[in-house]
Amino acid sequence: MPDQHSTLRARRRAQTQRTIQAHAIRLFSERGYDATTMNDVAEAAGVSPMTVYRHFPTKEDLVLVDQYGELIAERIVASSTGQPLVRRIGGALIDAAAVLSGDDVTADREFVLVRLQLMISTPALRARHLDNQYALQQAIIGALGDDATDPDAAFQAQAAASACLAALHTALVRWAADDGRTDLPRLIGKALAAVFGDDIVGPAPTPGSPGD
Amino acid sequence: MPDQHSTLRARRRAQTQRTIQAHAIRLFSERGYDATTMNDVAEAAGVSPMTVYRHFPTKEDLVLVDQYGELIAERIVASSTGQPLVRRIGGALIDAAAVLSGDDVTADREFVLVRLQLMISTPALRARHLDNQYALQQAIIGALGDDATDPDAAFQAQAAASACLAALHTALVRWAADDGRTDLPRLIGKALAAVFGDDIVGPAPTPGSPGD
DNA sequence: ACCGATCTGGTAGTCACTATCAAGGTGATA
DNA sequence: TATCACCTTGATAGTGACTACCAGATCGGT
Repeated sequence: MPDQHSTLRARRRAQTQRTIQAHAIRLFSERGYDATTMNDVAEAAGVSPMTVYRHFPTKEDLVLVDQYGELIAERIVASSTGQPLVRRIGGALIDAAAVLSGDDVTADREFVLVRLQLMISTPALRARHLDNQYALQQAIIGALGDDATDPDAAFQAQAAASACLAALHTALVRWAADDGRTDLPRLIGKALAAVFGDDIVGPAPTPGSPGD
Repeated sequence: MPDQHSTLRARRRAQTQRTIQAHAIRLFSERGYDATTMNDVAEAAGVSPMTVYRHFPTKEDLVLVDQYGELIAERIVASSTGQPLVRRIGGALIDAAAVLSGDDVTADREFVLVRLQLMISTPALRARHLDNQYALQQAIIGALGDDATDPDAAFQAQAAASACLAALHTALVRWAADDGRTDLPRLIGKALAAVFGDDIVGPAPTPGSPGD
């Protein structure tokens, strides 16, 4: 089973998937998440309820699509093992956010923002999102590689990763509250600095920005 | 409406509440959370399904009872405002855990442990628990008091609180994995030290414990 | 043109959860 | 002690998310 058929069937599948999700996000933003039923989404997208469930197993999945998990994991694997854990993880988070903030995907940025705001304001979505972050934490631990042998080092890695993701979440909430006006990578850097101290995150990524 | 009637009616209410929860936790542990229906819980507890919903609005509430939130908030309010944020929050978390680890409630400890293990292993419960921790974070921010005016200080407070709770969660997971054999307050201290450095948590709370 | 695989739709069912209404015991008052 | 208000419980019906199970329709390559 090849991964990217790029055949007509696969393209139509991706298309309906995007259509369903777009209508869902729109309805959720307009009427509210709980006030919108799966049937509403199906009807708006012009498909049957079954098709919605085929593409998105749960209602929450209509909003939560974790597309940055493996990107972050890749960055961590690529980072030099000599650095402290917090710098490796934090750097990967900032880099991944920089990819999102890249000027080529300004159309997506609005979409990500709306979804994030939905996620933060809806309890069910917020809970699932936090659990996804917890899963991401485990992926990060796996990407760090070696430390699995010593239980004490593993514990420290878990603590470091969870704290980094907590900082990320804080930055995301602030970013959403500012309607995405702030620069997300810098916001993540500030959150990391607020947690771990300015010295451990500051000196490396940005060469010259002493003011702020 | 007085808070503690201590009348027969209130006592019976608390009793049935305990009974329902005890049977629920037992069934969840035996058959699994998803494989146990609310009707099963009601039948095991000898009440009608309606009564279960009266006492526990959602199925998740049968496991998740946040009884340490206000305890932590109290400690934070009582802490001296001169200390750094991380020390105030971390100290409150350790103190609250010390209350739990007190030798007078060894019977409860097993109950807390089983619930925690259920919480960690069941996705739905884990998600709700993480969201409860997020709510606790907001309560902590409120308990810190003043910093609401300056948005930058508020952001730093959010970051610090989220990181502290992340460390707490890491400690709780480890504690549950060890079946509660480890000393929880010390475990929280180690997690906080792993995140913020040994100097910021170590010197203050325990006068003499240099080994470990 | 054929056949296998995939995508889609419909039906019926389970389960969490929410009204709404009726009946019982409990608590305080006359 | 008798009465009344209230609280707790129970039963019924309904909504909505989600999951089988089955039947067409369409696309893929041979």
